[in-house]
Amino acid sequence: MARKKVDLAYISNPKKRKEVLKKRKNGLLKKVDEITTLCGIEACAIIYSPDEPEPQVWSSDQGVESVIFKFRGVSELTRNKRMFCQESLLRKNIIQVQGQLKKLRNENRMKEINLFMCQYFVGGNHLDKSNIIDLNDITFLADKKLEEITKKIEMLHVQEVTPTTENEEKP
Amino acid sequence: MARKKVDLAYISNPKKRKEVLKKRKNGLLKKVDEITTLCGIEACAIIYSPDEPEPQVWSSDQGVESVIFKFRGVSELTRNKRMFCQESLLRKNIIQVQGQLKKLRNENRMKEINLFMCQYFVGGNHLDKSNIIDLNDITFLADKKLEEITKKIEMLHVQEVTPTTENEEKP
DNA sequence: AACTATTTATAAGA
DNA sequence: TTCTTATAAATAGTT
Repeated sequence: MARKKVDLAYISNPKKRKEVLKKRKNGLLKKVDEITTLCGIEACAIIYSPDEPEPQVWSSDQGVESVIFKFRGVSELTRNKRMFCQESLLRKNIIQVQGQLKKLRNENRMKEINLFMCQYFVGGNHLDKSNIIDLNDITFLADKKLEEITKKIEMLHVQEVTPTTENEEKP
Repeated sequence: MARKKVDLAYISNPKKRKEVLKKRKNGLLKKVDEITTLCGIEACAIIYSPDEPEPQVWSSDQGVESVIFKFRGVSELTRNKRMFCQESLLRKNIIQVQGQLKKLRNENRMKEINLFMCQYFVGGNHLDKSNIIDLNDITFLADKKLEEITKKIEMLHVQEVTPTTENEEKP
């Protein structure tokens, strides 16, 4: 959750995945510890790491822990299919909306830069230091604008070389 | 963990404690959800709230859950509760993201209008008919700008009428 | 493993 | 209660 917004999906790179697991496991256990201390409740977290032979447990209740170890092999086969369907639907929805969000953020950024440049020209070409626009972004936009201008010039040039005489009426 | 460094001790105020539990429980379950998704592992968290008759569980593994519930003498019907828990988390997520989306759309709109006005001044004050900006929006922004300007004038006026003589040293 | 730039979580306050 | 905001804490990518 830093340097980049976390992409909430399975991390395919094994090394990275392991790293993230290690970090987040620590964070999670710390949070469990905190909630039990602050609120005076019983809580526990169980994490089945692929590399560890046994699940890692943090629990304020020793009893729960031992029970989990004893019955680890037991699995409940019954699934509520309707629930599952609904869940996957919801997940899909989230992904979609987050996609929109990402796109919109980008658009927003571009508008911001555009506005910044515009204000630069209006305001007598002085850069406001308080503005947090990234110069790389400006360069990107400037390049794009330049491209547009070049294209327009080319088009005008072509029109000049081959004027549309076929549309003129003969006197 | 904000506005003040958290004091890692039992919160004696019951109202506050309950509030913190509610907030942190949500955070914890979210973290469990994230770690299972990101790392493709099984994990679970169990919280025994004092007010709830049954422990609240989030688990990616039905097996673990059923073991715990059996041990605690809780009926199998609670399974639905877990599902509900997970589902409501997802729903909450969607609502949140859609809220962000709405806010961003609005910001985006404002930037667009701002940019439009800016370009209007740069481009020799002629309105480009191809632009699809709603005139009502422009009016709205213009009004807001005018308000700002009026305020600034007022402030300047006040400063002029009552100069800060109290800070001047007597000769 | 230690470091930071950022994101996320959350304690207060409205 | 929910929303906002300022700040603390977690953590993704880097070294």
